[in-house]
Amino acid sequence: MGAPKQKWTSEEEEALRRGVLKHGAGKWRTIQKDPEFSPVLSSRSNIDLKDKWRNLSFSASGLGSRDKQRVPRPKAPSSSPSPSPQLLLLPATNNVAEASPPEDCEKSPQDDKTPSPNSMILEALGELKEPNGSEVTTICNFIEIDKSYKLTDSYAKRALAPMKDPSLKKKDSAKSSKAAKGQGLFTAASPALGAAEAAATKVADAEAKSHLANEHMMEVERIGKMAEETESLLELASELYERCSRGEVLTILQVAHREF
DNA sequence: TTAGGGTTATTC
DNA sequence: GAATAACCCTAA
Repeated sequence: MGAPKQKWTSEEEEALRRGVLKHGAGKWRTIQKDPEFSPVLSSRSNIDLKDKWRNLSFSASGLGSRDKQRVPRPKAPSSSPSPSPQLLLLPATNNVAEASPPEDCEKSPQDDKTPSPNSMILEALGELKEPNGSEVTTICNFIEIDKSYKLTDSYAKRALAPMKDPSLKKKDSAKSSKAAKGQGLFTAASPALGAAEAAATKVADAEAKSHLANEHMMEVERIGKMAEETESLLELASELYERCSRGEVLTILQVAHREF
């Protein structure tokens, strides 16, 4: 090969990631021709995008070179149907991990294990880089496309249930496009900017978690009060039962004021 | 047009 | 020399 290797720049990688998020993995030609990414990816072919995405996926999964995973491709066309390309995708690299200490999912000694939902959500937040947090639909979309995990219908319905805005109930593709357009505002121009964005995302996420924890504490207190009231009612009922069983006659007023 | 295997260059 | 990245080839 005469031409020297053309290394991928961070801008190109970022454009590829956003392109995959917007159009989905496998739509390499669409990504390459997308006006949003074509200026950056003009020197790359759709094949290049595919190869780079494959490299990113394998390196991020901790599996090293794809050569170690190679499986003989069945030659017979009547062999078992090939799995969906999406199912073969592996998690992409994490910008948050590059800019900040690893999350709990990466503390696991075995990287090939399924990451926890929390870690996937955190990764999605980090990747999406939306300063005020991200919509549930956007996060779900990210996890389904970029992380190649499928959310169950029940979970997806639960996640979408609180959203009353009909504009948020469009098809996945529309949501994906919307999410990607939002990300277009934040191009990772430099590592410092990327780190700042990741830090801002972390802060927003921490605040959201703090708020959630506070709500949980209030719920615990409320349940505690209910338990106390229930206990006192039980005592009252027991006392009433005893006195009635002894033949005493009690008025409602007495019961209300417990003046037996 | 894409997926997947193969080949070669680069880096350590 | 091994690991990785970029590029090439081919079947579907």
